[in-house]
Amino acid sequence: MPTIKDVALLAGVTVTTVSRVLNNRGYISDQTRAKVAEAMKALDYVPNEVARSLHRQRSNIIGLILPDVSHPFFGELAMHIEYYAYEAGYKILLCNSHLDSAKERDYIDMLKRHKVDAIIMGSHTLDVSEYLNLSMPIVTIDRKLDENIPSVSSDNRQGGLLATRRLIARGCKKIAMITGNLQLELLANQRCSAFKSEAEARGVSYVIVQTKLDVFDYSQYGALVDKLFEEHPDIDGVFASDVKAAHVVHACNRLKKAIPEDVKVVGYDDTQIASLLVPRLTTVRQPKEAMAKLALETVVKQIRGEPCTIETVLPVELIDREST
Amino acid sequence: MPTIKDVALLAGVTVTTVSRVLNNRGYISDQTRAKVAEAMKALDYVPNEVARSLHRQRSNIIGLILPDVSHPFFGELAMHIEYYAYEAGYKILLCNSHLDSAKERDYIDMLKRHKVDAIIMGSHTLDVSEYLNLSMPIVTIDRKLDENIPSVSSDNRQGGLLATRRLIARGCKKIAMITGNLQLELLANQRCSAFKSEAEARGVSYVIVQTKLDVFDYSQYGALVDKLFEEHPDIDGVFASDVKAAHVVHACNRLKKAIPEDVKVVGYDDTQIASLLVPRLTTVRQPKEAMAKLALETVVKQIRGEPCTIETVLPVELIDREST
DNA sequence: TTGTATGCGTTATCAT
DNA sequence: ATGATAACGCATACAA
Repeated sequence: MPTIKDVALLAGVTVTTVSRVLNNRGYISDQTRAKVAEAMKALDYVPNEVARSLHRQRSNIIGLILPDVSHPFFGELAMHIEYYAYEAGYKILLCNSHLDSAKERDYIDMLKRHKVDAIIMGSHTLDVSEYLNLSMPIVTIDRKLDENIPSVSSDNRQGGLLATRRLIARGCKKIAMITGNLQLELLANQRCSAFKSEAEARGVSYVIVQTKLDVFDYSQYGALVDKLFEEHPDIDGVFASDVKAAHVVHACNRLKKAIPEDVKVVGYDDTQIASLLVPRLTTVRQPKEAMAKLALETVVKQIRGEPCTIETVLPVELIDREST
Repeated sequence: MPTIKDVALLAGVTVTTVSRVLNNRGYISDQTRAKVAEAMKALDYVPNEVARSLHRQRSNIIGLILPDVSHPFFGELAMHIEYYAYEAGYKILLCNSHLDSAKERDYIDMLKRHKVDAIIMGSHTLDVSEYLNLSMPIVTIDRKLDENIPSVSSDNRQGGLLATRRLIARGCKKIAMITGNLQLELLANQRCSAFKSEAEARGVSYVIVQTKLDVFDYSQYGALVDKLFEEHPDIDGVFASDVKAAHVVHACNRLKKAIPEDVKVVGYDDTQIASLLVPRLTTVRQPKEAMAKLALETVVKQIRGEPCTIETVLPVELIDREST
């Protein structure tokens, strides 16, 4: 691979001059510029970003830690984050934590060694102190770890409220919510408390079931839903995030419960799957693209030393479809 | 951030010694080793991988170019690739080409500048020559660009055959296939030719429709399927990859066609969505995890200068569910 | 307008 | 068993 030296040699100038035309800095005669450009082309020269990173003390790489890109919500989020990163001149180093704390710690360590310019966290399984010691630009998505760590999320409370109200408005008498494990202390827990308080306020009986901790697989969902309907056959409304809601739809089909006649279902996220199910899922839309954009802006501002919003909460919207 | 120098200073040794204990190379007394370890801990030292990369001339980073991680198939693939990369000590730089050739070229260029050790290509929109000039370990997934570029794929021909036979075996008289654009020259095209030749061999009438070129969005699918059924209301069997098949299921629902009674549907990929649809989708399973593992092995062997298989074709399996 | 010299953090070669 | 020094490829302060 040709280096800046080879280019300099061929163009009959020094590396300094080559570097100048490369970065378009300082004065250079058009003639030299042309000579250098020619040499670069002739050698098929590409600047070495590793060397640049070492010198500049920044890599233009952002680490993205997620539970799992193959989950529809995180996949869509990752896609948008990568898009805006690319626009801003950053690259994305992808890490799937699978909610495994050892792996997450390992990844954070790896990202530090690689001198990434910032970390976007869509997963957290460690103690808050470990994130505070990072001394690196960071933003969390859908979780608030600490007053000093910027976060971006959708309005989970409002989302929970919208969903619950919709179920009740449609005449549900006994509603259930299936939620991720509440110990994970996600902002998503606010959906749950909104669900609970709204149900109580309206005098509607309710059930809340949590998925297992430390696990991020879909195999458990089916059994979970079956068990729910077995123990509470009179449930006529369910609120759960899209993938889980899909399992509910599926279980209802197995149990010969018609949707929305017998059971009404409201999802959360508005992932692709919500509009592909039959019936299509009424769901609370998280503004994934906007969240991605803002998460990126938040870390980029930090990288540049500019002040950034410490907490960004985006509005959600109830998308009306056929499952209610 | 403390460097190896700071550690050396604190431990009262030279950087050479620190480097030695860091890499566990050469002779070092237990005493010095302990002193150095202590200093590293005290300073919370982390080695700078950028500097290491520059020296070693390798980054331990692999570039992954995909059309879009938010597509279920590529999302699952990415998840597995990242998993095996992590196991082998590599990190993944994520690139979504969105089937945009300018962007893809840009990404390849970027990956070269960043000195990634290899590229895994799940997308290709450029001329073969551009990939040949890469002079870098590479593997393609689901496409065969050239005799000299290693590829990993599932047995698309066999998959197409299995799907078509299943439709015919279930009594379909007029079958349709919805395929990605054939101009993209994917190995997936083999599904299509298998479909065609099998239908012809069995004397079953058939229709083939392609999605648009240059586009990788799902919005077109709905209209495409509607048009298909409008022009051919007598179609009683459809073969298409999972996401498209989901749109077929959805359209059938709108058109009051029962599945599998009126129309039978066979998918391809066996993504998560296949088992979440109602009815669950009969589909041809691509061994995504094995493909990921082998793709990674293929580039790692190249990185190590070992010989690697130039073409890997993995068997597929028809997963029997309720849509046929 | 262009060149010289130094440093970014690490490893490797050669001494001692 | 440990140290001095050059080199990886690039960018910048300072000279000329």
